[in-house]
Amino acid sequence: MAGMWLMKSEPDEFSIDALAEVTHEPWTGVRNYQARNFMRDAMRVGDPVLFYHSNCAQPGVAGIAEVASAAYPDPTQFDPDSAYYDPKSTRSAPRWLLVDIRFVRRCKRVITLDAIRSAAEPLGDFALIRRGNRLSVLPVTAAQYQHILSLEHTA
DNA sequence: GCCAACGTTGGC
DNA sequence: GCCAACGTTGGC
Repeated sequence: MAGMWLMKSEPDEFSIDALAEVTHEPWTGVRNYQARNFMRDAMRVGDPVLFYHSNCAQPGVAGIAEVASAAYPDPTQFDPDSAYYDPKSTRSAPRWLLVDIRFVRRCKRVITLDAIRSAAEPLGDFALIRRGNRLSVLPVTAAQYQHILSLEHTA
């Protein structure tokens, strides 16, 4: 059951350029059950990922990545020094899972939330542009994926 | 198991 | 920095 995904990252924390440098990154720090479930239950190695910059001057899709591992426990949940430490999680029953993400390419320019919203009609119901959506990992249909990428080549 | 309080997200 | 949305927590 392969899928397509959009994953948000704050570029101040971890940008598409940072991903390009390391090429491979464990997606630590997700602490939302819905987002975790997508990673745990539905992601498959090779699934394409729209890499979205959030909470920044120009929010939007900044590049393409892909799922690079099966789900496994997020090590930061066990680290008392980590901001993502979860004292209620145990190694025998880890609460938080993650996948690795691999860099594919940058967008020629950021496909802004504005542009995506303007193109909303053909996208149908899309969680990213629903008011108040805060989910950091969300599924994208093939049509939405294609359409967003097509915006890369338009003004 | 209800629900108010609280914390976080994220666009603006 | 504001604030709406909404998930989580914890008292009952």
